[in-house]
This record gives sequence, C-alpha cells and structure tokens, in this order.
Amino acid sequence: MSKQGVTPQSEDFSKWYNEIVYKADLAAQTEVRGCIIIKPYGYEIWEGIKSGLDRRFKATGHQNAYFPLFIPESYLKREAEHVEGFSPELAIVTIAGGKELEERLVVRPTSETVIGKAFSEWIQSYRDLPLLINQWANVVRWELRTRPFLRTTEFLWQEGHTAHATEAEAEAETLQMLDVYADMAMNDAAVPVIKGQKSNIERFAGALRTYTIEAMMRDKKALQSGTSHNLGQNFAKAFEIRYLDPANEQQYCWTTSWGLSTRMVGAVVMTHGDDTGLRLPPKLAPIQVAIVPIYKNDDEKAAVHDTVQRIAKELTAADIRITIDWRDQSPGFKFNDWEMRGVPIRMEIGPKDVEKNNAVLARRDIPGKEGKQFVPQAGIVNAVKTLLAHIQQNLFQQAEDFRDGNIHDVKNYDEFKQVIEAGNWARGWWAASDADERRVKEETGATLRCLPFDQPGGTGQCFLTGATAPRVALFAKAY
RNA sequence: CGGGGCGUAGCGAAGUUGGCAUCGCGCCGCGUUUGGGACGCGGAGAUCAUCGGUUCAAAUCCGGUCGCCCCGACCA
Repeated sequence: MSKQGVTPQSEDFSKWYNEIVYKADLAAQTEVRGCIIIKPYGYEIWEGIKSGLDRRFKATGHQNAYFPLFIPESYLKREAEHVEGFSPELAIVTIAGGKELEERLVVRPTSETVIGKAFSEWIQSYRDLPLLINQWANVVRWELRTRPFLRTTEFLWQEGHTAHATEAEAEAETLQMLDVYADMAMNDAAVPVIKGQKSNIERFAGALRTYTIEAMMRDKKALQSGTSHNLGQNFAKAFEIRYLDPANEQQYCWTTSWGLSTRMVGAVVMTHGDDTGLRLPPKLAPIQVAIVPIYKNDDEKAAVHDTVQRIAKELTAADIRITIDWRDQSPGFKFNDWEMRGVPIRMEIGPKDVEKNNAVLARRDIPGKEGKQFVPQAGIVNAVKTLLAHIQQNLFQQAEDFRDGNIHDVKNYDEFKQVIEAGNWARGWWAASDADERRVKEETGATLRCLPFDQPGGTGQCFLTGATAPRVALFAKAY
C-alpha cells in the first residue's frame, strides 16, 4: 500500500478522511454497498471505546444481555411513530429455509421493540424496577449514502434499555447515561462534546425527549456522537410493560434507551487527524509507543538490541502498549508510517543513546524537532506515562480551542446565514416553530444540533422571529 | 433516490483512428544502504467491474446490470 502522503484536509476533507481510513489500515471496502470490514487496527480503537463504556455501564448498575437480530415485523408496527421513522431504511427477510415466511422478519435497526416485548414479560412488580440492561450488537439501516464509520449500512453499537417506576427516575437515567457518554468522549477519546436536547424535529422516533452529545470535526461540521432517549410511556403502552405498585395498582413503566456506535471511531479520526495522518488519543491508541531502533549495520543492531528489549519490557510491565519496529526499512520510512497511524509517542534508540543511556521521545501532537526530546533511560517509564498524559490533554485542548473558536453568537437571521455560510456553528436565542426550523434547514443547510444544557440564563430575542426566547440553540451543518 | 464523474496488477494511473495489455508505488530474491519517506540488478503478479451485442479481431464501439466517488433530498 502506498504510504506516500495524504490529500491535505484543506484541499478536500472528504478525500482526506477516506484516504486516512484506508491508509492507516482502519477499514477496508467490501462488495456489499455501505458495508465495511473493520480491520484490526480500527477494531482496536472500537474496543477501547467499548471497554471504556462497558466499565462505566457496569459502574452505574447495568447488566449486559443479548437480544435477537431478527424482529417480527408486527413488533415494529406497535409503536406508530417508531415504525414510521424507521420503515424507509429497513432490511426485511422474506424468505428463509427456502420458503416464504409467514411473518416477515426485520433485521433490527434498533431493539426497542424486541426488548420492550421481553421487558413486558420480565416486569411484574415495582420490586423488579428499575431494570437496567445493555446490549452490544450490530444493527442494520439501509442508508442511501454511506461513509466508513460515519454511516454504514451495518454498524456496531451498544444500546441501553431501561425501565423505571416514575418519569423522574427515567429522566434521571437518561441524563446520567448522556453524562457517561460525554465522560467517555472527553476523557478517553479527547473529543470535546456539547450536551444538549434535540428539537422535536430531530427527536428519536417514538421518544418523549432525546438528548445528544455533539462534536465538531476539523472541517467544522457537527457529528452527533451519542444519543440518550427518554421514551416516556410510549413503548410501555405499545408493549404492555406494566408493574404492580405498592398500592396493588397496575402502572405503566417509564423506559429509556441510549446508544453509541462505531461512528465514534470516525469522530476520533475527524477530531484529531492532521495532514500527516491519524492522531490517536493515548487512552484509545492500540499502540501508545512505537520503538524504532536505529542502526547502520549488524554490529550496531546487536548493540542496540538489548537496550531496546529491556526498555520494551519495562514499558510493557507498566501496561503501556508498545511495538518494536524491526522491519527492514529506513528509519525515515518508519517515522512517517507511525505518524500516519497516529501513534502518540515514537521512541528512537540508537547507538548514541545506548552509549549515553538516553532515548529519544517524539510526540505525535507536536510535529518535527519541537516535539522531540532526549530522556534518560532511568525512569523512562514515568517519562512516557507523563508524556502520554500530556498528549491526551493537549489533543483535547486543541480540539476544544478549535471548536470554541468556530462557534459564533448570532442576533439575527442575516448574521446566522453569514456564520453558516462560512462553515461555522451558530448559537442564538431561539423561540421559533418546527416549521421555522425546517425552513432554516432548507434555506441554509444547517440543522438545530441541540438546545445546549449550558445556557446563558435569562431570556433574549429569537434570532429568527424576534420573539422573546427562553434559551439559545446551536445550529450547524452536520454529518 | 435524482444530477455529475469513474471502474485496467495490492494501490495510483496511461492506453490515440478497434490489432502483443503499459508505467509508478508496493510485493518476492540478492547486494549496497539506514538518526526524517534509500539505491542497483533480477523476478512474481491482470478473466481490463460484470453480463450480453457489433466485429476476422474489443480495455477501446453499443446496451443492460453491479459497485465506488462528488453534489443534493433522508439518517446513529
């Protein structure tokens, strides 16, 4: 595979993204439209996201389970808004075992319906609540336009599903899980996100309220990176999810669902990547340190060998993920290769370093000489750990500064159009109707990303209608 | 799903009026190299997306199908 450079982001961001995905070996294309192979290096990033989330799910009392891929078509039809939202993108099995099926089976686009059915059987009494379940699964949505990780026909995700006795509890759960997503995004993926509520138009099909974390990519487009829904009693009523309360009265449960997908891998790529390739946050990087031994001949190679092995062992013992690059290539080639793959730290160990008991550490987040430093071999584990933490922090800071510098407050529709036209995000007081929101989308291409939790307070004048508005909204062009 | 572009070796491309399938990178072997993308010599690798048609002869001309990319409408 050619490693010789990549199209600059400024020239063609889409092209840059595609090239990076394939050149950094994250994914491969397949014969089936919109379906990608997630290659080991890409899958390891997903595994990092996954384990970070799974740990947090367990810590908040959730258990994993697995529900079937196939859903009887009739289930989907029980919740009117839900089926309407999803029917255009369903894949449906009509023939199986060589026979036409009596009831068609939908390949799950999400599992509210099957899980709702199960919950209705599992829940009898208020003592069974809350019921806190998560599943790791693949889902299928027949998308018209696909992009690796960002929107694929089949994708991997987790979907949490919970049932509660009261609306307040369900709401608390919905918000808690949004916090879990934001925490993982910011602390593990170093992706700064804005928490907020979706508008009616952008709300999940069948939900009462939908909350979202929104991230800004380096082309300044918004990426919805995780969503959490308070489903109210809609699914409880459709699937008879009821419990007997302490007063011996039947009550409908309040349910929630929340999901985060392999799209997050795309978010990591597009939040941190630069013109030399990927830049991975240390916490998610499959390889945190790439050790490149430097030698001119076999004698030097032998001389360097022991030092490299010893340091590698120390790093591994400290749970630092490393690789040693003994490939028969020039050092320059290797430097570029690991930069393309986004490895946070490159360590060079050559004859001079062996002699002086040094090693060279080069940071991926600071290009060239600036990011290089000599460190003594004694205490190298701590030096690496500290540097990894700094890189994690710096990637987040860079992304946050970039994002904040590209969000602009607008007072009227003209300002709004200018900001959107320039590709930026617009924030303004908002009190307009659903119809107005659709019109804005039609006229400018920007969608209401969310009503941020973080509000200025008080009231202001709606930038579109001039009416008194209780809160600001965030608009942007989105993926 | 509309409009536009494109499918030739693993990747990127050339292929004129139809006539031996080319080039660069990568891959394999040998030798020289190696602290920012090394070089020489020798090799392997292609039903030219696919199906059909025209023709003595098709990568090339005609038609269908599939897939990919870009721009729009729909979506985690």
